[in-house]
Amino acid sequence: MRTSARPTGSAAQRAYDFAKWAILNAVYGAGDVITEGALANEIGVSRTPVREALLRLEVEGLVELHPKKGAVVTSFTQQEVEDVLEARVLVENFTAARSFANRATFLDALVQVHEDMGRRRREQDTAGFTECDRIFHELIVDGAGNAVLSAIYRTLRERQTLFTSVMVRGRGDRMDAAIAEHDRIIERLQADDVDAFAGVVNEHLVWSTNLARESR
Amino acid sequence: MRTSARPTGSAAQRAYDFAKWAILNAVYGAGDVITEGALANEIGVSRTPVREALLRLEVEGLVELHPKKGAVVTSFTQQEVEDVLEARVLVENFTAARSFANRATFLDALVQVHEDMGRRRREQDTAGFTECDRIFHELIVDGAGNAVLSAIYRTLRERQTLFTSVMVRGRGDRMDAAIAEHDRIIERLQADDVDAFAGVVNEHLVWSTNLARESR
DNA sequence: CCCCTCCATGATAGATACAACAGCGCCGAG
DNA sequence: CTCGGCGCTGTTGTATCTATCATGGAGGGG
Repeated sequence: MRTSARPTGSAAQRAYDFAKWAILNAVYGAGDVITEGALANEIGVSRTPVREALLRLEVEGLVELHPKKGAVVTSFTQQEVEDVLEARVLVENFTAARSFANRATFLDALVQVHEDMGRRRREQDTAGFTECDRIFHELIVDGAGNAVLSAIYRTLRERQTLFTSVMVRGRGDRMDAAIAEHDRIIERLQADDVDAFAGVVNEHLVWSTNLARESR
Repeated sequence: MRTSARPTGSAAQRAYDFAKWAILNAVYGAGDVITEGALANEIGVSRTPVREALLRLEVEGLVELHPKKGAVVTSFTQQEVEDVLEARVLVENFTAARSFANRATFLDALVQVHEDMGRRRREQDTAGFTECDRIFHELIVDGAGNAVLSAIYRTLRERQTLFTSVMVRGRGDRMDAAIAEHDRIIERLQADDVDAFAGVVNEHLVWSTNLARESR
């Protein structure tokens, strides 16, 4: 009768959400093969929606589909890592410069997230801290008002989390540094100098990508 | 024995290729609904590979999947058009500046495509002309050596063809102008001035996007 | 002892069957 | 004439079944 645990949303959506969560949280590591049947059993649906989920994830670059063999979680070469980071910096620098003009629309939210981020750091809530960092950057990117670039940015950032498993866990110094840089960003945003703002954003990105390289 | 008409490639690939071709060549216009059954009959496969094809096309932004209703060919608002163009210019300007250093690896091919493009223009082969233009730009973008940005560029350009149905057909003047600009690009590429090269590329992109805006 | 072939196994690719749902028109009541 | 409910139809969403193919190991021949 299935009285309980009837999940919400379509089976395909559940399959997609679960698979993506599992990959981004390193339940499946790079190089692991995911079989449709296994995922289907895990989630409790047939293989069809699982196929759909894996297909989406392939287009997003999170898995590679090998015909007749299976889906393997993407593993990155050094070159591919550099490509993703370069693309991310390109998009974020550009959108940041654009969003400066619209800063009134998101500055309040930015400050709020920033405060939340400090709280998480004090509470040693690494996952929450990382989440706040993601939102912080997305707010700026979205501020540019270009939905296409926003979507591209999100997939790039997701791919980045694939090869930087842990950036700040147990590294209070890194968290403090990130907060300090975000401080400067907000500061420049409240001032009236777009170039200075773009400068600190770019500095933060350089710092952040160097961290990502070290955290492979 | 199936002596004839055994198509090459997987059914899913055929479905994808056909649907994409049909959309990009305006067989299905913006706003048209594509039903899985119809496409399946058209291609001669079952609905399963068709679903897969439509899913990919959705992620690429060529169709929108409405649950229980069908797939409709994406129609763009003015804002979305601007977003796509802006993103394309961003990626292409950046990759062009990068590929200047590697120009030895693709300059021969570029010249060859350029000559072919002139031939097509003389022969009034509009489709071939457009194809050459696409390859010309892709050569420069790929020259940067960033596979991620190359892939992004391709999807952006495909989306652009969706809202610029016809840019040069019957417009010999536009073809001549494009060729002249490509001439300048090759010229600057053979010289040793990256800034001048980046300059003419950007000018060409401005001209090209203005054309795209006019050709909606 | 090594390598090559064949086959058992398990996976995906594709087809088909079925269920659920949205849209639309018909029909009747007011 | 208008409005609201009801069922019909067509479409997608999901499950399941079959065929095909990749893979790895066993076994025989060189």
